[in-house]
Amino acid sequence: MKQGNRSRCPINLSLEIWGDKWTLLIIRDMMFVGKRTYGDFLKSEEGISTNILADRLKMLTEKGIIEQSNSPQTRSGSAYKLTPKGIGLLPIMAEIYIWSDAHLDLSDELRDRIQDIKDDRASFIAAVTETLTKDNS
Amino acid sequence: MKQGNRSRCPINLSLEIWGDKWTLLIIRDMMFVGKRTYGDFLKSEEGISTNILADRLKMLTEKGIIEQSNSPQTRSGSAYKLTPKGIGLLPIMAEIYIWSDAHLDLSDELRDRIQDIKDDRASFIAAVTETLTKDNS
DNA sequence: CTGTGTACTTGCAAAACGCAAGTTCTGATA
DNA sequence: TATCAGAACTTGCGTTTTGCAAGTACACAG
Repeated sequence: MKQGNRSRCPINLSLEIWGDKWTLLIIRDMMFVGKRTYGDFLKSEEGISTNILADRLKMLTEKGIIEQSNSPQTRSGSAYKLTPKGIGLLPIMAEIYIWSDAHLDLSDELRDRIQDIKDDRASFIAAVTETLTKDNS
Repeated sequence: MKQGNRSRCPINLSLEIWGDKWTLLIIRDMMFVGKRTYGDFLKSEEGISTNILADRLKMLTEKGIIEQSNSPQTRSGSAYKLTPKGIGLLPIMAEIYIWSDAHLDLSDELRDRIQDIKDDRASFIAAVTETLTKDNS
């Protein structure tokens, strides 16, 4: 009753969750920019529109990638946080950075920061994971 | 004159290339299933439609991810292959497999195969890279 | 010179997206 | 306690992208 999948391939199943132009940007903002609220995401550089954002937040919640953090009886100031499943996307993100560094035209400043990831990917992942895990408000 | 990007963020720039539901499936087929021709891709389990496939092959060629392999004066049997930029996506693919293994509901058979990747990711990447690099027809 | 296979193109309906404008709470202020 | 601003969505609607079916173009086999 819950099988709307095009196939059971892991790549496909993953793409059915975050294979679009916006979802990973929301996750990026949560991971690296510390954004947590609807309004935060709306202010992102790429300019996501309101209905798409609401749709993705709902979908990501249903898929268990994010959750509402502070048991929101109130709607105002409701904040989201990544679940372990969401935090688990960090290695993928790191590899995207590394690939971009090698094959896309990035600024020197960005290259410097990605160099740190390349130098010690494991501790980069550990460090970010910790900051994401500890603030469980 | 060539700046249609929503931002210069590496994640965003990457998503503008392969951030959709089909592109990474084509790349998956080239990497792991040995598919090379239009007809091959069309037969994939997920059932990509002809116009989308043609569009993506063209886009991936323009972006330098794939190229026509055997200098096709002829159109019949024209085959595609991954460029180094395309092969470079392998670590991302590997991480997607690993994330799927941890957080999605996969078959035991798939888990076994992903275990090999987890056990020695570097040599998995090296092995696949070699098979992709050597057949330069 | 006629079929057959491969590689696309085209047309059209359906879904997703992008933008602007509402709506609904909630907490602060008068 | 009435009002008002802010945050978090929802709704409508025109545009773009997808999905599906059908058609076209070109090489090669016989």
